[in-house]
Amino acid sequence: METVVGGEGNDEGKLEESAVQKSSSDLSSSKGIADPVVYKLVRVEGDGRLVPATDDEVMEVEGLLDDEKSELQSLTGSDQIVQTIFNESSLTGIPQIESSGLSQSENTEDTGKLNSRLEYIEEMLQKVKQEERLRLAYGSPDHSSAYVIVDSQCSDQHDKLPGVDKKLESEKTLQGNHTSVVPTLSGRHVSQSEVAGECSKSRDELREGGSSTCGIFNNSKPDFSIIKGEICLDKMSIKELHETFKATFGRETTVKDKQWLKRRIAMGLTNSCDVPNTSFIIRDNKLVKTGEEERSNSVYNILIEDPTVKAVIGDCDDSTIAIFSPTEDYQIVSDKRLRDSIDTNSGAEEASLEQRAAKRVRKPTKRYIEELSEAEFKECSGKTVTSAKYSGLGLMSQKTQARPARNSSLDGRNIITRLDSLGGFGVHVPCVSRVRRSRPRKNIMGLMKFHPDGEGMMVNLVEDALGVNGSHLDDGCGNKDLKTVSAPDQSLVLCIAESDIDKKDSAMDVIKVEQSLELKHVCSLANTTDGNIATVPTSKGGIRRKHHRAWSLAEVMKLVEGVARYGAGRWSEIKRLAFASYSYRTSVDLKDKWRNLLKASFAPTTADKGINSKKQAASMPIPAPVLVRVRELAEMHAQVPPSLGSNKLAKYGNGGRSVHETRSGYL
DNA sequence: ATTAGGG
DNA sequence: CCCTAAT
Repeated sequence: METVVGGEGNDEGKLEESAVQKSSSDLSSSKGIADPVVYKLVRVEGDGRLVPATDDEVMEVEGLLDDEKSELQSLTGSDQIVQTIFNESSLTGIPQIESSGLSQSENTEDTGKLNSRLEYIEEMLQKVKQEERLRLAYGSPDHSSAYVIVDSQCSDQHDKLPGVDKKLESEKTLQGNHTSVVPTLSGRHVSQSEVAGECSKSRDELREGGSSTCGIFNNSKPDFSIIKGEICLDKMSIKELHETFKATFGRETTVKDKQWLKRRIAMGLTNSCDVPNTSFIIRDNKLVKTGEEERSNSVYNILIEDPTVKAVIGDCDDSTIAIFSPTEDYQIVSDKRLRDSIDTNSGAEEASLEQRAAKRVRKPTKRYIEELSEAEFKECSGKTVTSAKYSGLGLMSQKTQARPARNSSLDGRNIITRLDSLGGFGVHVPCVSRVRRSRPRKNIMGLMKFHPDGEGMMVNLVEDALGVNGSHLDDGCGNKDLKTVSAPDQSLVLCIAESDIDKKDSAMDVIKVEQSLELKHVCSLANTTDGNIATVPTSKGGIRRKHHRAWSLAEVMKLVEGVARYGAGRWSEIKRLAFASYSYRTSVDLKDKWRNLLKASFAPTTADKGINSKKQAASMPIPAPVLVRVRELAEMHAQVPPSLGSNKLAKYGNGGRSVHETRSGYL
C-alpha cells in the first residue's frame, strides 16, 4: 500500500503559500504544517518503515521541477532572482503533487503544467509501487529498487514534460560544463542546476550500469569531480552569499563570515534539494515520526569539497548507510533518531529560527554551532582581554555587561559539556566551556596588567585586608583559610583585593556590587579549579604564574618544619612530602620563600616589635617564634644570609632563647 | 629534574 | 614570582 505523507520540510523558506495541507496524511498535521519546500513521499512498508526510495523519487521530481523552472527563467530572460525559482520550486514541489486536486497553487499560469506534473507523479507512484512489489518479490534491496524507480520516473518524465525533458537533455550534454553557467546565476540557482544535473546524471548512470546495489555508490563517485557548487560559493562575495542565503533560507542574514555563509547555504541546499528521509513508524495506529535524514549523492557532491561540511557529512554517513542498508535499516534509523533527539536538545541556538533545518541537519547544526561559538569566543576573548588590559578596572562594568549576552546562548551547554580544568594555558578544550573559564582569568589579567606592579600591589592589598578589615573578608570567599590552615586558595585573597580596590577607587556603588558578585564567582571558580596553577603568557613570551599566592602562616610553618626535617635545599623533597597538598607551590617557591624567611628572620627581627605594626600588615605577619625557628634552622644548616651576614646577627642579637644557638652558629 | 641565585 | 645557570 502506498501512503503519501508530509515530511519535514525545509522550513527556512518563509514562503507563504501556506495551507498546503496534505490531504492524505494525518501526519501532516503534526509535522509539516505548511512546509513549503519538501513534502516527501513516503511509502510505508509492512513494518511501518518508510522506504527511502520514495524520497529519491521526490528529490528527483523536485530537481526536475527546478530544472523546469530554471529553464523557464532562462527562456524568459527574466531577471528574476533565484529566489523566485526557489519559492516556486518549493511551491510547486511535492505538496501539490500530493494533493493533486489541490487548488492551493496560486500560480494559475502553472496550473496546466502542474496538472501534467501531478499526473506524471501519480503515474510515477504507480511505477514505484510496481517496483516495490517487484523488489519485494525478488528480495532486492530497497535502494536499488529506489533507483530503478527513479530511473523509470525520469524516463517517464521525459515523455510527460517536454520542457523538462529538454532541460534534461541539455543537462546531460552539459554535465561537465555546468560551471560555466554558474557565474551569471546566483549561487542558489547554480546549486540547483548542479543538483539537477547530478540527478540526471545519476539516472543516466543507473540506466547504463543497471540498477544494482552498488549503483548508488558508484554514482556518487564519478559525479564528485564534476560538481563545482562549492567553487561557486567560494567565488562569491559576501554580498552574493547573502543573497544566496536569503534565497536559500528566505530570510536575511547579517553574518559576515564567508565560511559560515557557505556552509549554511550548503546545508540549506542539502535540505531543500535532498529530501530527507523522514521515517515513520506505525505504532498503535499512530504514526510516530522519526527524523531521519539523508543526503542525496548529488548534495554530497556539492558539499564535499568544503572540508568542514565534509566532516559534518561524515558524521551522517552512518545514517546514509543505514538508509541504503537493506537489512539493518530499521535499527540504525532508530538509533539515529535517538541521537537526533539529543542533538535537538543541545543545539538550541538557532532552533527558533530554523527548527526544521535543525532537525534535518541536526548533526551539522550542532557542530556548526560549536564552531560558531568557538569563533565567537575567539573574537570576544580577544576584545575583552585587550580592553581590560588597557583600561583596567574601569572596564569591568562594561565587561560584565557584555558578557551575559553571549553567555546565555552557550550557558546550557557549558554546564553540560564543560570538562576542562583551568589548568594549563594553551590547553585545547573541545567544549564550549571556554567562556566560563576564560572569564575570571581575563579579569584578573586585566587587573594585573593594569597595575604596574600588579602582584606586589595585590599582595599588599590582600594583606591589608587581612590585617585591617578582617571582617569583610568573609563576604569574599571565606578567607579564613588564609589565616588558618589551608590557604588552598590564595586566589581568594586576590579576589578580595580586587574588591577592595574597587571600593576604594570607584565611586559607583552599583558596579561595586556587581563586582563583588563577579569576584565571588571568580573566587569560586578558582576554588574549584584549584588543582591547576593558572598561568599567563607574559609579554616576553614566557608564562607566568597567574596569581601571587600569599604565603599563609600555615604554609610558612610547614615550610619551616619541612626544612627542619629534610634540610634546607631539599626543596623538592619538602615539596613532595610536606607540600603535597599545595599543588601551587613549587619547589622553587619553597626555596624562594625560605630565602625570604631567612632574610626576614635575620634582618628586621629586632626592630619589628616596636614600629612595625603597619609594616606588618603590609607584609606577612610572620610571628617571631617562627622567625626564630627559621634562624635556628638556618644556623643549624650553616645558612647565613649572605649580605645580612653575621654582623647583624652579632650586633642586634636576638630574642632570648635562640641567642645561644645564634652565637654558636655564628661562632 | 633539581637547585641556587639574581632580577 | 620569574628566569637562568649549573648540576
